[in-house]
Amino acid sequence: MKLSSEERSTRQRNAMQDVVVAANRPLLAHEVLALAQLNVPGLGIATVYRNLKAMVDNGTLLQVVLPGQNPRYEMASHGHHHHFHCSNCELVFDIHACPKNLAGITPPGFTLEHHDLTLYGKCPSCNTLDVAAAPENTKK
Amino acid sequence: MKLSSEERSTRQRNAMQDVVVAANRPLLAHEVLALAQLNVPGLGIATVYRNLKAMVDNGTLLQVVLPGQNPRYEMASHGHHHHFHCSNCELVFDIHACPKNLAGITPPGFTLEHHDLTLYGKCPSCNTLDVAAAPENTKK
DNA sequence: TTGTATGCAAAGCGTTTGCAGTGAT
DNA sequence: ATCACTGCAAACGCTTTGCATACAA
Repeated sequence: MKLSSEERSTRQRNAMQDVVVAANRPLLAHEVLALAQLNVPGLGIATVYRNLKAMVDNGTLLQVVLPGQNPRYEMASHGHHHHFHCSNCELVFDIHACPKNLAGITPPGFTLEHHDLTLYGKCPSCNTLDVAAAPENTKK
Repeated sequence: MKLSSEERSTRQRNAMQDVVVAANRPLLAHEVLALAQLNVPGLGIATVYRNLKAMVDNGTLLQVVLPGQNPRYEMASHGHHHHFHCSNCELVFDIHACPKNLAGITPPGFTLEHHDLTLYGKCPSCNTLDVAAAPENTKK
């Protein structure tokens, strides 16, 4: 295990950082690749994975994992928050709120350190489309 | 997409079901394989995956996914619950409690359908070992 | 007898790694 | 001039799929 030697500033690394900062949602590895390639055409997928891992290790990025899906990455500086996964369009949204009573549901003997919460449902856009697409069933 | 034709009762399927029912924690695919092979030696991994998927599809099993780990499977009949992941021994425990104010943290325009919550920390065993392993630091 | 279920092996997919060349310091 | 970083391609681990056979109905 290496004790964090110096890290160099490269075009690929900067492009990746820019992409993740610009996104307001967690990105998949191949999304980071595609977006960063707009600035660095020759960028390879291996470099993306290596840098994503490095950025997670040094605390720059957080890995966001949803069941049955590939990991996504977002800025750790977004602070503690949770995610809303739209069951229709599959997009993932940040939720800057947090349930307060988690210590209360932690069983005796367990020590709570942190937690993940993911909400599932329809996002505003898909709720609207839903209504528009099924006019005679509007009342559900 | 097939509309659930009849499903046959086979030795392999029954063995898998028994294993998952007997376990009091979510099992990895290879754990299901190993345990079910005790009763059905010739059981193949492909059959395990096919049946796990079928059982998830027909609602018998739930897939439990933790970040950076392979999916686990458990009986859906355990009812709605959450998981506690010990950061020391890596075991996953069921928590039969649930935060109540989730609708409250759902942003306007979003429709909440369901949710996943995972708590992380130390389980009772690891808390105890922790203390035992560091006697001069018992007061934390 | 019919068609689902199975086992094997091969294919798929996302991710990681070895290696020689590139480039930041 | 170093040595970390990069791109390519091969390797990897987990999961899925094609196919011929086995077996529940």
